[in-house]
Amino acid sequence: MAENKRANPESYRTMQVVNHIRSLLESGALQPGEKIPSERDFARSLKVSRASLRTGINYLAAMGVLKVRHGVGTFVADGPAEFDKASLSIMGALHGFQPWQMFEARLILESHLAGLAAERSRPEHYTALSEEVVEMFAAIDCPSEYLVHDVLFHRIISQASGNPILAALMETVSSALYEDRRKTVEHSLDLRESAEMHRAIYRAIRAGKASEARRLMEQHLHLAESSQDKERAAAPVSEPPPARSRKSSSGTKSR
Amino acid sequence: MAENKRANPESYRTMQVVNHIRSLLESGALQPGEKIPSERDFARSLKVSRASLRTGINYLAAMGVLKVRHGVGTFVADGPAEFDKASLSIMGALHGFQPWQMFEARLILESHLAGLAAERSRPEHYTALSEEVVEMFAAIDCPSEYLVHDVLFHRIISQASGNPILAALMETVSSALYEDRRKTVEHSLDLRESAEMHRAIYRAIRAGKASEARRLMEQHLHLAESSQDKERAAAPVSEPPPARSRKSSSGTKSR
DNA sequence: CATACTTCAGTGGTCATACCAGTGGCGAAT
DNA sequence: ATTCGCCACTGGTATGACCACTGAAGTATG
Repeated sequence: MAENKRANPESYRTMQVVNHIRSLLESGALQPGEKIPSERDFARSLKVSRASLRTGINYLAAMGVLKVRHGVGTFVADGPAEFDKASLSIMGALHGFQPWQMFEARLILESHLAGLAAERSRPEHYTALSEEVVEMFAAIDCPSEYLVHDVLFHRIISQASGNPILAALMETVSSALYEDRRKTVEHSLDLRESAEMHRAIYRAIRAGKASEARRLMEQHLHLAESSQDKERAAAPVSEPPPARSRKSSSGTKSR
Repeated sequence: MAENKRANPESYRTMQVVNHIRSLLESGALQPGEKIPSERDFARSLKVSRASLRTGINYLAAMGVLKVRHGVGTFVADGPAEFDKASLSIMGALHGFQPWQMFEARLILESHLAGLAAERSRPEHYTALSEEVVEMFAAIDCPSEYLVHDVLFHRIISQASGNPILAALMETVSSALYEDRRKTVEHSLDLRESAEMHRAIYRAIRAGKASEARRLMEQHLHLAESSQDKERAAAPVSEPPPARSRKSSSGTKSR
């Protein structure tokens, strides 16, 4: 039983703080967006030092449950569920995640997300989705702007899927992938074709064709992967060989 | 650019610590399982206070990159990639994740994991897998022990899938689900049937039949979900109202 | 000699306090 | 009425002392 002892379940004090806040969350005493007491007050009321209180808060902040704003206060996260974006990235540095593995994960998550969206999305989602498609076509000559709407499009699908857990997982993988993408030059791949695919996906979702939406999304991502691979091959900005001094070839940031 | 500022990207000092350790990881200067300098020394060498150093360490520990052992030292995680198990659980308390959403996420992840395992698993995995199946049949009268091997079986599949990212995500969802399960009575559902299904999945994987493995896994999980739902309905041992039906749990558990 | 117990150095955990650093509002100067 | 700046409040960092846990060296005991 409880073979716990895992990573860092927090020592007494920290755990005490985490559990307290957690119970406040579960009992509804603390609502999303709400501000928690100031560290000094809270620490006094919990009978722990401010340092320990902070350890607990940081722990919860690290996993996106709390949001700390210097000079203002600490608040309960309010937006959609979201894990720490950096986690997968840092973890990748440790375990040597390969790009194809991230793509594979994303492919699975996102295709199902699209399928679910086709079954559950509501009018409000259709509107938002179509709007992003329009914006994509409009920004077809501006890669950076196009990317914004691209990301938004996928994010809306996540919401429309009705499963915040899958959406959060996808977001985690996706952002890690995005970070990796920024290292390569702003891809100027065929945006028109990409936009067309997004439109097709949108239509499938709107028509409630789950399997088709899933298939199209898979197709779309496979294409995105191959084109990014191509760029990676053309501009080997990776860091596989030796860990030579940081030759930040940060030049061309375009725009 | 970088409209970041989000959650808790760490303030200067903490970020400094995190980035430093991260670079050590990426450059390979720090290997998994290795011990990092003591807080006092490390803090001095980084020119930051021990408090700040600790904030950074805790941050990394919170996401499973570091493992802190009181009285011993802090080490780089060495096992398979693994996110903080508690995160999804606590997040569920905040965003009100529903059990069916967790099942849905698990279903998608695990079925694909099985499919991938069928394509990539190697002999060593076959052995481990079959062994767990045997153990399951042996523990068919002991739910608690059965569960151990059940979990192990699924975990081996995750490894065999060859995608540590998906495995880690699955583990996160799964453990949250497991925690939820512990609240209900040890399910005494039809273990024999369950064991049979595991064997079938094992065979499909060994035979390299990806789609079949995926299908069987889906079937298995659907069944697991429905039976757990049944228990949940039969024994509302949740914690909202008076948890009655409790066999001689004499007295109030006030504390 | 072998074993069990004690001691102790080292590491992370907690605490208290003082001070640094953003925020935002209240109030005085214009 | 508008603007500017002070200031109280909130989180962030720095110290330094002390507590709690571990593991191994050292000592007493059979």
